[in-house]
Amino acid sequence: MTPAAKRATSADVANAAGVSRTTVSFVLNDKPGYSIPEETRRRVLDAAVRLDYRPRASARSLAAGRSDIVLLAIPDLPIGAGISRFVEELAGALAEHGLTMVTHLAGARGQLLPDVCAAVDASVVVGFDAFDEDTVQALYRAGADVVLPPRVASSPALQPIGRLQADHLIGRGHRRLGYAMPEHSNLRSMAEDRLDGVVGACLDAGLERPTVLSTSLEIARAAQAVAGWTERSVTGVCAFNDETAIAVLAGMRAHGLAAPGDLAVIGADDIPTARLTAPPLTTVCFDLPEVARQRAEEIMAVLSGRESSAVSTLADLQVVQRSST
Amino acid sequence: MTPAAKRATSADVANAAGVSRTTVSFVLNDKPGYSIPEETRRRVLDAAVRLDYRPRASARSLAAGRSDIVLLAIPDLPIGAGISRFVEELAGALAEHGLTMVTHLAGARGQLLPDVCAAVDASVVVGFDAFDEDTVQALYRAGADVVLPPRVASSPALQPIGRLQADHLIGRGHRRLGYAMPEHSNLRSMAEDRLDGVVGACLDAGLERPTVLSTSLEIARAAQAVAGWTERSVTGVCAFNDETAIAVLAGMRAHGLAAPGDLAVIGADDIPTARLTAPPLTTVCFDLPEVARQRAEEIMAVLSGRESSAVSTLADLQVVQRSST
DNA sequence: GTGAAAGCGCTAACAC
DNA sequence: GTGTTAGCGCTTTCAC
Repeated sequence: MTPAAKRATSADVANAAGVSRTTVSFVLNDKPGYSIPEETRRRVLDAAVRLDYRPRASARSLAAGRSDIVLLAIPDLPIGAGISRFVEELAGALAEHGLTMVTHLAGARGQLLPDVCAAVDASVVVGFDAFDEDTVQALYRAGADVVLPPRVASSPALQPIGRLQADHLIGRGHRRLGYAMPEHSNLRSMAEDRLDGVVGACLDAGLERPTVLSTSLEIARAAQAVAGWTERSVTGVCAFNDETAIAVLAGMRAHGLAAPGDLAVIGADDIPTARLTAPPLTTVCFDLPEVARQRAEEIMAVLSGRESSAVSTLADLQVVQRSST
Repeated sequence: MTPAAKRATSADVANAAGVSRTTVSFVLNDKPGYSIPEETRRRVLDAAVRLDYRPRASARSLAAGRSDIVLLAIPDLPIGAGISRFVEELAGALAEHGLTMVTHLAGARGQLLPDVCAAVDASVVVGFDAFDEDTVQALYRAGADVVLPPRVASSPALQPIGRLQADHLIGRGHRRLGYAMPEHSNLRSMAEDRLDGVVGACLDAGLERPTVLSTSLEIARAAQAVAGWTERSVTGVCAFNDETAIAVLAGMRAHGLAAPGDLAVIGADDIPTARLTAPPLTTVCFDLPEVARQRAEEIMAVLSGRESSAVSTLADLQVVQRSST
């Protein structure tokens, strides 16, 4: 492997272009208010390219007082692959604004978020899930300029998913609904948010609250839940997400029940394998990339002082109907 | 939100502890060769804690010439959630060595890896998939000290998975095997590696090479592949991974065939929903966290000059048998 | 319009 | 053992 060749510095560029470092800095940063002659500008740009110059991030942020690093904190959740679309999109959108996003997956063994934040010198920390107040404080002390409170995967933001699931079932004649809650504790708050939407839809339709039962991704466990629902004459269940829905389907199979006749099931997130179940899983999907774009806008808004005006919402939320009835 | 409070600097700690910045630096970095009196040491540590002092990463790496950031580059693959276990574990293992790992997901819209590397001032870049030579060069120019060539998800490293799949099927009497290849082009090289293992096992057992057929995660597409295998009297198929295996199962269902009687299927990776199919999917699993730990050791080895001695291997590779026969 | 000079916070020789 | 002193590479105020 090639050892690192000597890296060009701002001074090298200045020399090569026959100007001072100041000028280089101005040109490369498009410093407003300093109209630099096209001629000089070109020379600098040229030299920079020729020398493959890249400002050293540490020097830059040390001098400027802030970096252009955005740290995305992903909590320790069994999240599906869909999330990666979101991550990529968010990174892309931020990149267009000159920000670099990197991700940190929380894990039992890993460092605490504030430590990571400090280590990478992030000036923005974006959370997926809600940060508790202590964490927020710690992040600010760790050097973050802005910490984005939960929006995407939290609180009211997720309710529309549950509401849409329930409305779909209600619209197809179901009067007693169930809700399949994941057992995994880290998924709890997200699930409760989605559940709130289901509850809201039920109440609005004059129905009882849904029968909430937990399940893991074990057939036996799911079968128990299914038994619970059928006992209470539930005819349709909204599952927290597609994986949970697949577990419910498996639980039904264990009882010799078939969807949607014996019990209708609707998932959420539209994971790739949702279409491979028997019967294919009806689910709710939304435009994650679009959510990411909105999110990026929020970040830019906060960064540039304007208060986060637009609150992001789930874009293109809709039911993907796969099995009849 | 609380605006960033003034952050304590090394000088503040020095004042509070009544020593000089040098001493602070030595104490905090456990500089070897400078036995500092326990007394002084304590004072410094105390002051640091009291002031919630954290060295500013940019200043530190600017002065030291290198950061302690490790950038993990994840290629644009539809990777499952299992990967997150690996990522967390790797981050954890590196953290124990004082390194901070962050992740970058390659994406069409995102920045190029070398740009990200430069932006976060990473001194180590770890790849998942193979980096081509140009990228490696670019990474070095972007400031990386070490770029770790592929090991985990590439080349011979993955063959044992395919071999184990095939051996399992062969051991149960199957004489004509099939291989379910994913259509997704980014998965190609990984799949070919696993396939090599299957081919090897077949040849070693004196069997013909497996019938390789591609499929997507669409039932119709999978059904085609299934037809192809049955036509050629294949009785057992090794799938690239569990998702592909699930697709094969769905394709079989479309033909009214049942596993494992009509066609035995074995997946790989042991994703959570593997146990929820009908019948439950037999698959191959391995200890990803352990692989991550080995990987971390390699990184540390390279960083400390010793040449990467141990080549990581798949740990605890084994078949998880779920359906009979 | 461009350059000189003063730091940003930290590390690491080098003296004391 | 501990403090003094240079920088690391860049931004940015302030003269020219």
